[in-house]
Amino acid sequence: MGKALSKSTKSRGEQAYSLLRHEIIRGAFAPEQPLRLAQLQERCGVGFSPLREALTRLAAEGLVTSEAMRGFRVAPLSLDDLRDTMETRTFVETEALRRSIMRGDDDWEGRIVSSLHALGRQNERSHPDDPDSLAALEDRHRDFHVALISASGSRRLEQIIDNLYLGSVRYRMPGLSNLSSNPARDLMIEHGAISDAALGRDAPLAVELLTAHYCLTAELLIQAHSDRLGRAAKG
Amino acid sequence: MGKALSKSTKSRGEQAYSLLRHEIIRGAFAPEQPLRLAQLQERCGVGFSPLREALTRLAAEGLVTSEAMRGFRVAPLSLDDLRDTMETRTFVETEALRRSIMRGDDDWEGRIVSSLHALGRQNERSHPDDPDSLAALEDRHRDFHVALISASGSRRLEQIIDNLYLGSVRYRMPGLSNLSSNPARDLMIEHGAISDAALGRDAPLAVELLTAHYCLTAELLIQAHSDRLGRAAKG
DNA sequence: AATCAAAATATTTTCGAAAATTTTATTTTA
DNA sequence: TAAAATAAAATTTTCGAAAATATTTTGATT
Repeated sequence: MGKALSKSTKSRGEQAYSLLRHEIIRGAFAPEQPLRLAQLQERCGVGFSPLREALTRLAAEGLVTSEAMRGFRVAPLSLDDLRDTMETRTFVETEALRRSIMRGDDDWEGRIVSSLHALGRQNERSHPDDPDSLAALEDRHRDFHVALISASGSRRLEQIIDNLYLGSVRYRMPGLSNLSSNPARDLMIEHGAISDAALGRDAPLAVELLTAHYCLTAELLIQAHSDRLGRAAKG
Repeated sequence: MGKALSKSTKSRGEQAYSLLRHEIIRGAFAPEQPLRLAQLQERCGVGFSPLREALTRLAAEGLVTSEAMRGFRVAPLSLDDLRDTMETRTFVETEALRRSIMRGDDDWEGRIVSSLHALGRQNERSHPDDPDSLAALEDRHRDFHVALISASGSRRLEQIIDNLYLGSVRYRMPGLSNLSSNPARDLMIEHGAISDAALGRDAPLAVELLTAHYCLTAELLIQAHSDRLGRAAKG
């Protein structure tokens, strides 16, 4: 059974897509920076066609922009977009949370408990100086929020939430204010409280806590981002 | 000034994208039908690369599905998806309508009045036997609903609404029950009432009317689609 | 006949050269 | 010198042949 390993063979196009997606999220490219095919070809080790496919897909997802005959660029970041994205996220996720609390079964509760546990463990393990551990923490954080709304019963809401998360994640990656390192904030307590309210089927409380959680995150991100803009303008 | 015409030069890839998008929406292909590159190449008159880009983009938008090494298919239709899409649409659009009623200025009112007028005119002109006129009516209908929520101030909500519309439009195109030909329904009256409530800044009423409008549409579409499924199972 | 392996066919996917277009550099003109 | 015109370079976009992978057909074996 030699070749059994290569079961889930990612095509070259998908490899390029995953790689570029990661790099953009990690802030390896500056916003609005042109993405030249020749450079990316070298970086990704694939030809033009799969590269363009990957970029087309990223453009449809909002991570890059494209202009006919002028190629692709990294999508811009802006305070307006940040605010809009976080507001919309709150609006949609609270609805999905309400529905999940109505409809969630034992499996849903299990997903919440286990993802919260995994988040806690990674939180102990993570160190502000280790980018890999912070990326892992970000993933566990994401998993928890996905689990919370995973019983909404609406594929559409899930897709929308997925895309809004993608729209927001870039704003905290660029080594910006490490959100978890804010002294006035204990993220594990916030998450624990949301989890308790959800498992206790207290929808109004859960929604209120989740809203507060996102509002606080939004404020910190907005603060960090305008600081950044201020520095860029001066320095 | 000879070559001034070719200002907005659509690349071949975009041409293919527009064409396929239209054809899929019009129901020219059956749901889940495989989209073979060779056939499409002939139909669209473009090579592999731009075709694959177009299909990749359509996949990201949800109009087609793609499986690695097995190509692309027309996205499936289902009762569940129809219900989910219409519910989510109502949820998101009513919020965008509320915000527009709060923030709308004279331009917003102008867009509503003029798009409602254009919708009425096209409605007089349209005939159930003329597919082109029905397509035009569908476009005016869409324009009106876009105008209604065009002052929400949220780019994200607009994008979501755009995509949800795309997800729903296929369900009424396939010569299915012509929605406007339902005797118990006067669409122009429904639209007029929504417009009046919005312009009168009566948010609760406008939201209620818009919700009723979409619920009725959803019921008729669900009815038509399950009839269709029933016929397909028997015949 | 049913099952499996192997060859043959069909299809997707990738590559890199060629064509089309934009951008930059250079020259010309007023 | 500034603006316009032209040439050169850089870049995107497209094409079609070649490679990789899936599917069907054929033939051998039990």
